[in-house]
Amino acid sequence: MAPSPPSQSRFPQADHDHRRCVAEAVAAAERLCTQKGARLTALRRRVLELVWASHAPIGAYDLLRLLSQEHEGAAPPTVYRALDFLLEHGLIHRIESLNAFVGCAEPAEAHAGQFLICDDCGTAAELHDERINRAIAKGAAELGFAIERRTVEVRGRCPDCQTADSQTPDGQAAEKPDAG
Amino acid sequence: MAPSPPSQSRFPQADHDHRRCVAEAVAAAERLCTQKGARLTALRRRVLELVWASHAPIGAYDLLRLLSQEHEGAAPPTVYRALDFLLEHGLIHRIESLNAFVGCAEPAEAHAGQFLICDDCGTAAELHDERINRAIAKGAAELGFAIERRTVEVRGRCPDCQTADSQTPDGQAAEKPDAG
DNA sequence: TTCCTGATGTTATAGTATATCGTTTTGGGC
DNA sequence: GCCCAAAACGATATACTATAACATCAGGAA
Repeated sequence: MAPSPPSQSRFPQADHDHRRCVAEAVAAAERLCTQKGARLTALRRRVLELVWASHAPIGAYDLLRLLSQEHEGAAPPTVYRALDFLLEHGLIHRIESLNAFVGCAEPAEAHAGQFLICDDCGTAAELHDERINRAIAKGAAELGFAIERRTVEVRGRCPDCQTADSQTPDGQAAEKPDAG
Repeated sequence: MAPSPPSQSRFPQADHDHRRCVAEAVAAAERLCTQKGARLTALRRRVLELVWASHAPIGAYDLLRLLSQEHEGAAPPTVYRALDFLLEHGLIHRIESLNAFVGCAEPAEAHAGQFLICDDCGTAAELHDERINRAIAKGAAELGFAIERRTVEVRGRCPDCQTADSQTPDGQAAEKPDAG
């Protein structure tokens, strides 16, 4: 697709149309679930929207707080069940090092997520880098290890936050303009 | 193997001398702390021993239960403080996907841990594979991301457990003889 | 209708981690 | 040895993350 994909395969530009970005992610999820006969209920769709509401991974209890504002009686199982469904169908990823969840940029393809996570602004960029997978595969093969799942989470600073920092002589982390 | 190193750079053999393995890890920790002027107190040393008592990552509260048997009044902060010290000095690693801790095979070198974790027997093998680091570095560089820390945790089955499985036609996970 | 299944509601509890503050220990300078 | 400051530890409380267990509801198939 020519008009930039609704993707986290790179760090999102501060000025991107995030409403559209979320809408496209949800639409893609709808299509996938229809294809697979999976039931993307109103609750599950809403949780997916909330996860996508930012490009930073969000915790289950933060989601619960948001959900509670519009959904009386929401409890931990409410959100964890929805998250389980979304994980199972590859619509979101779990970031182990943050106990948090983030929308999957390319749910159509089965894949292990690889993430670059900015410690300043919290934004996560999802990679699908075959070089990393191959390197891991080689290392595992040399020990005779049979791979089932990979977790690759790289912490550091995204380009915008590096720029912001270099522009503030005191080295303060300048808040990145709304990444969502 | 010849005089095998006190290392987890591969999966430990079931018949290795684990008492010696732990003793060497603790001795190495003593040397390092002396060098750096860090205080490896009795409590911290004991927690390190308990972490090393198995080659499988162990949770903080499991450590607490063990510690409580010999250390009256041990509480969560007791073990978390010791773990923080050990992490800070590179004597152990945290496995994010398990909320658990494992002894570091080569504490002398600063490094990010890369782990192969067997879902059957729980044993973790630590790698230091520069191919993986390079692949990650390339992927990050292409997005202009500045790396601070890497988390690489690969789940699957270790060689022993693959063998054990192929020997039990019902596919049951045959218990691997004490990996500790 | 009746039954079955999957989704959700509801309450309780398990598991992981940290905040806070008081006390003790340690190491260094005098 | 004495004193001090910093580090370590004790003790209590609490926050944060996740799941167990069972009740209820909605929708489709026989």
